[in-house]
Amino acid sequence: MATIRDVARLAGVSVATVSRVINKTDSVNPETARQVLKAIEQLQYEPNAVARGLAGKKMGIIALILPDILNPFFPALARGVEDVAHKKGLTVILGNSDDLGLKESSYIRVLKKKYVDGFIFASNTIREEDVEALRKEGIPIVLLDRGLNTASCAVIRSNNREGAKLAVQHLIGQGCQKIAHIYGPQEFITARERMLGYEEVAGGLSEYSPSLMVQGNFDMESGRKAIEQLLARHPDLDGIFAGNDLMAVGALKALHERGIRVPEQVKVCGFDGISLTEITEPELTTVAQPVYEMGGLAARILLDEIENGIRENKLIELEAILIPRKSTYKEGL
Amino acid sequence: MATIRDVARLAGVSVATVSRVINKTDSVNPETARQVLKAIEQLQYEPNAVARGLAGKKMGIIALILPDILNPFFPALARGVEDVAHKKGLTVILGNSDDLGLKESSYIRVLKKKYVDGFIFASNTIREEDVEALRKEGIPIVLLDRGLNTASCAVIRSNNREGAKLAVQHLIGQGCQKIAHIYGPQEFITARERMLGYEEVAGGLSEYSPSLMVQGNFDMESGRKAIEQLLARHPDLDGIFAGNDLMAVGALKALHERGIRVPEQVKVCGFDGISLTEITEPELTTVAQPVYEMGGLAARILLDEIENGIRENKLIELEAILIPRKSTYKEGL
DNA sequence: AAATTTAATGTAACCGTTTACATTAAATGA
DNA sequence: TCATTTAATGTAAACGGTTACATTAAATTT
Repeated sequence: MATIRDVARLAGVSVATVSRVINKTDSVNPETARQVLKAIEQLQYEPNAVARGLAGKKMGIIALILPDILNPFFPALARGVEDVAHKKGLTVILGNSDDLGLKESSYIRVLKKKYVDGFIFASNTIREEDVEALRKEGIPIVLLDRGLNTASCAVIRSNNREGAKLAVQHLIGQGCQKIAHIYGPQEFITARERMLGYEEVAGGLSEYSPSLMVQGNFDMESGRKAIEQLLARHPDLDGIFAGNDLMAVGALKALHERGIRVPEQVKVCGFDGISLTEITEPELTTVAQPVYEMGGLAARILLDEIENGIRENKLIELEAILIPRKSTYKEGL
Repeated sequence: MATIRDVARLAGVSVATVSRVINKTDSVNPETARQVLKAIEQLQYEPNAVARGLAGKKMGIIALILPDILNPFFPALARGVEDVAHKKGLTVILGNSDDLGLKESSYIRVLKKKYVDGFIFASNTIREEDVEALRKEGIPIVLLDRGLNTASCAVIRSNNREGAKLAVQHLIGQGCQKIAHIYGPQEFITARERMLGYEEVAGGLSEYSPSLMVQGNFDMESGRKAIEQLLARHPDLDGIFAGNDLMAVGALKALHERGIRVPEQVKVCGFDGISLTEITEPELTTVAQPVYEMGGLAARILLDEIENGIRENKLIELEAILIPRKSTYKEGL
């Protein structure tokens, strides 16, 4: 591999001039520039990213730390991030945190040493102190699905509360009177918001009762278990809004096992819009988050800060939309 | 951040000695070492990975290039790779190639400049020339699901042919007589092998006919379409072996739409073992590849070459196992 | 026409490590 | 006892870029 010095020698100029030509950082005589370009072409020269990184403290890498790429919510996010990054010539490092604050800290420690340009955390457990520390060092961050107390960096999420309201309103529109909610872990702001949206709308129903809410764990199995509890308490419920799709799928399965027919007897709506929802029988109505776009947006905002130093410490909420499918079909439609 | 010079100064030694202590690359007086360690501790010193990378031409990063993380086959692979890498202190760069040789070449070009330690390609389109070029430069590679003509690096895959045989034998065992096969794109060795396995076993059936095989595209939609063709040709078929789970799911849907009951009228078996197969109704029998393990193994082999220079240019085939589920239940079970 | 900018380029320090080579003192061998 | 290893450490040159500062010549200003 040719180095910048080889190019300088061949073009008969100093390395500084070559660097100027490459980075267009300073004026250089057009004729000289032509010589340099010719030499670059001739030697097939490409600047070494590591040397650049050492000098400039930036490796052209962004880190995406998410809980678990196996969770079907995250591949779309990762793809959104990667597509934008790749288009701009950056690469993406992937880290699975398993929602362990410790593992996140460990990624931060390792990746700072590698002069990563910035971080995207799709995580509920990222520590306030870690965020602050990174900010102080001037390392750009974007957060997904995080609370707003951290006003020191951009936060992206979808409008979970409104989305939840859409879901419940839809269930009501399809004729449901007694709608239960399986909510996710309350340390997740997304779970809390969705629950609030549910309460806001379902609270107005005559059949409403707080005991219509049971906790789940955002996974299939917990959706299944939740159904047991719910049916024991309210054998006559006719609608279920699950805090995410995985739990909704679990619910669907549990209902199916009990011979309860969806949507005839009970209608079910999920949240997230992962592709699983098109696989179930019946296909699952869900409130879809624009996950791919969220990833792309996160990357764009991060890159904006990396490249132009533009720092937008705001909360951006994207709209979640309802996708009606068979699991909530009104009888007769 | 403290540098090695700060440490050297504080410990009253030269940077070379500090480096020796850190890397245990040369003998140093135990007492001196203690001083150095004390200074390191005191300054909270951590070696800069980029400077190290520049000096040693290795950044402690491995690149995982796969077709598309959105394809449900790959998250498990990625997780397998990342878990092993993370345990060894390496980080993983993720690239989506969309099975475009060009995009793969582009990743290689960009990542070589970043002194990536090695590559894992889970790809069917990676070019022979690219592999050769990397080999020549001494950059470790591991391939997944690739042909063996490239004998110049380790190749990992599961035993697709045997797996396919398991599938067909299972269908036969469940009473199927006329078993169709939806095969994947023939440029993928995995698809070819599975088809061969199918032929090997199904070819012995009295009802066998080459027209029982139709091409699919490894995605859901193509599985659906394949069913149309197959039913037109053979309305009396009683078993389907799909070349992968996605197509099997498509088939399941198409059969359901036509009111054909699975498994009573037609039994369906997929291949891959992605989690979707637990979601369908009925749950899908499949031949599961140990995807997570394949990723982990790929990473281990790669790391072995990176760290110890041990190069194993062999083909490793892991065993795929049959997971019987409802979609192939024999009547009366 | 002298003084001041501006354009174009070069020199060399710096980013933070690793490592080949040199040096010195202590240990071993003949 | 003198020559030869070996251990312990230091010096300085890589690695391959960027960039502050210096220099020179040409263009502007007054």
